[in-house]
Amino acid sequence: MPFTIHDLNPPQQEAVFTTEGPVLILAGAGSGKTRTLTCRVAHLLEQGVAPWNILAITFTNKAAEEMKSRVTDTAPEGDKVWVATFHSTCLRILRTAADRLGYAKDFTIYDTDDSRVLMRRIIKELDYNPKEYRERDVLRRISAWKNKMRSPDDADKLSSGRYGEERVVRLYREYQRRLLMANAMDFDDLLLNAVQLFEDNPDVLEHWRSRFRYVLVDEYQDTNPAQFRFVELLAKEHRNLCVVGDDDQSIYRFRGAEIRNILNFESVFPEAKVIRLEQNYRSTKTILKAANGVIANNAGRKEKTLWSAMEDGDPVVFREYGEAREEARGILQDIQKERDRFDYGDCAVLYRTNAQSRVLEETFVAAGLPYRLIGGVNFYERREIKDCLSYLRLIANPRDDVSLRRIVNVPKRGIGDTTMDRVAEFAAREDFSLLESMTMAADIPGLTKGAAAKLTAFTNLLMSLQMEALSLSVEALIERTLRDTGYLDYLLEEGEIESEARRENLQELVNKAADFGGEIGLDALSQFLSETSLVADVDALEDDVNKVVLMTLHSAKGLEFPKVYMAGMEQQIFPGERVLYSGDDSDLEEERRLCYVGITRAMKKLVLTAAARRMVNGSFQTHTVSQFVEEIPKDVLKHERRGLMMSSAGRPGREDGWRFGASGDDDWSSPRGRSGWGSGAGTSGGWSSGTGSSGGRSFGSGRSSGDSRNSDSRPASGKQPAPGWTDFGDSFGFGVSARPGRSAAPAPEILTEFAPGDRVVSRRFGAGTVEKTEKTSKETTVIVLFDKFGRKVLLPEYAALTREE
DNA sequence: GAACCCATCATTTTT
DNA sequence: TGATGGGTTC
Repeated sequence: MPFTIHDLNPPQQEAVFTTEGPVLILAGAGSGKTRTLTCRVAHLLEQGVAPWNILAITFTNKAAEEMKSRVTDTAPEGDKVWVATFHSTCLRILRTAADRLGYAKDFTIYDTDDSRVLMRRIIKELDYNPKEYRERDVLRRISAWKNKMRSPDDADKLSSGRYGEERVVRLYREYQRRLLMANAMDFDDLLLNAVQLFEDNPDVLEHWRSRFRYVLVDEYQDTNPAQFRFVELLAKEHRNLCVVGDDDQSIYRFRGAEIRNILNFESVFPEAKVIRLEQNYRSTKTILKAANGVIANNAGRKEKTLWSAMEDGDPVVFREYGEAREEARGILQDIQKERDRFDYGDCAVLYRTNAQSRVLEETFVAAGLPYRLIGGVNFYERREIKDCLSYLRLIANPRDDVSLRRIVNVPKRGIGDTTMDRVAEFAAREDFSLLESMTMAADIPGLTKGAAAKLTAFTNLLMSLQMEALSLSVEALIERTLRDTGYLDYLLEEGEIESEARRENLQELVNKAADFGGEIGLDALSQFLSETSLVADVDALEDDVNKVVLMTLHSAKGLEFPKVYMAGMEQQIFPGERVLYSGDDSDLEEERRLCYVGITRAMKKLVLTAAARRMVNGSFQTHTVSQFVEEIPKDVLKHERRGLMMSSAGRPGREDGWRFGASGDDDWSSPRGRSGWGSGAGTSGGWSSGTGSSGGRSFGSGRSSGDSRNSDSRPASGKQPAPGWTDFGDSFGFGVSARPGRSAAPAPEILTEFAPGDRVVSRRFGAGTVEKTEKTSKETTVIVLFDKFGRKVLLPEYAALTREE
């Protein structure tokens, strides 16, 4: 036996042996999914299925590589199985028959950046207001349409009649037209066009259908309608379709994934066998209990109960900090403290947004803690790499206008915007590509002789490179290009350090081309370009380095770590602000699934952290504790350092929510941090535990003890007191501590300081609840959700808010 | 045509 | 806070 079936539990075995007909495997987190899939493929091969009859589709290159190597290790001929991402599968199919769709075989793939550039041009040329039609938003709409397989015509027909929709459809149409003209496809097009190819060409479909007699799809919960259609087309007849997924781990709805694909699988394939993998081999019982407690709050799930035979293990820890910097320091110290139990490489710090990594990084750098940051700028997104690839792309596909525009004046050749606008006009009128037009520089109206000469020099340069490309390996071509275009010299003009780094990156690109295997000519070039455009991160996670990993919750999917920190567990951070205010429950549910994914990454120990204040988009915000923390069963949660933040459950109407410091003080630049809540020492003691009631929020009855501790640590910052409010206000920290209630007259006080959850009354809008305060260097705003008037952003100086009676 | 300055604006991400 | 893009100035 090439694999040991005895290592599999009964449902896993069933998943392996049910080779014929549709199968839906609901694989909970850590349930041995990859192993099961690998065995399944190995079993198919053992049954005599030819390797080329098997197609296994994944979402990421990483997953594809992992599966490929495991299949190769497990089964003879495993290396001949087609294991690839959706996109590269489609690409390979399209390359064989792109001409049927009006494309040349050497079409270019536009990444998101290229798409943005193209869209910006279109918006400009159609003379739409770029403020109103931002390319990002437009492209998002277009992508959503494409994910649902809606052509511009469909979009037009189904148009909601919403303001501006017509124009977005127009942009969509123009965008597609230009892509076709440039012989380019964007990422969505790869799928869409593959589906189209199948639907319009029965012979092509038949060919691939009979080739892929067994189809597997991993991470099925992340498929969008186009992907589903693609798979359906391939499998409709033989019905040997096995999909694996977990609806609870669907976190990509925002980019078109449809959980419905997994929830409705059985209605599309009624005879489908459903297999549940519910035993978790990864996490302690305690961690699973926390995860299950959170996810239980979502409605409409495929019911399944993840269980673990592991020990109970440590409780889940939750720690609050006053400020994000302290949170980072706290995590750092905790890592160091438990170093004997969890080495650096055992730890991961997960957060909701990339921006949160900054504070962590700074803290870790200062302390010399080894860490690795995942995410951020992709190798292929770096400027010099994109520049170089643009030259290559233009060589392979002279119609690629976006690439041409990018490098036509890099390095400087005196071909500026004005000149190119003339060229573009001419090109549009005569229906030529930009490069074609440039070869006819003399015929382009409005160009000076000098400008025309520069264009000709450029086209000559390109033509000579094209000639050379025929007889050079990709590696050699890159070197020649960088030299002949003057790009290397151009880099030298920049700063030394910058230039050095960029040259190293380019060298890296050359190395990659060398790995690609010295083949000569345009086909090799075109293949190299395809591959590079479908590969995301070169710095794939190496296991052998002993460093703490920093990454977003999203990128943690599919990974596991002995010890996991989830930082920024704050309302409005996670769940994020937009989600909280979108009014759509399913948004919150997706966020909750993300939380579930995060929790289930942890094997032995899970630590959640939050900060009362943090800098968000350049201004300080105050936050309450994430509701997800409240959703974790209390008996598995150890709440350390409590008392800094208001519980998100302690919403208005409840008397138990207040802890001081729900908002910050107004002088963040002062070197505080050791005083007050900063060290934790002053605050961890003295507070009643958990949901108790001391510390009281009863207004007018005096400040809580926490107030004085906070406010006296720091002088006033000179902010203007609110009208009629000269005595107080300023000497208090702002926030809960600043409710200057006690000694004031019984007349309604005009508030200057607010904390999330405060109930307030405005003369104009009536009663409402404070959502948050936001502070920039210039002003403080308070965001209030009024009961009758909805959300308003107010300036406290003018709003004259009073406390609700 | 290119160097600056100011205003604006911010999830999540793979391909 | 920071990146980015457009507009202004030389």
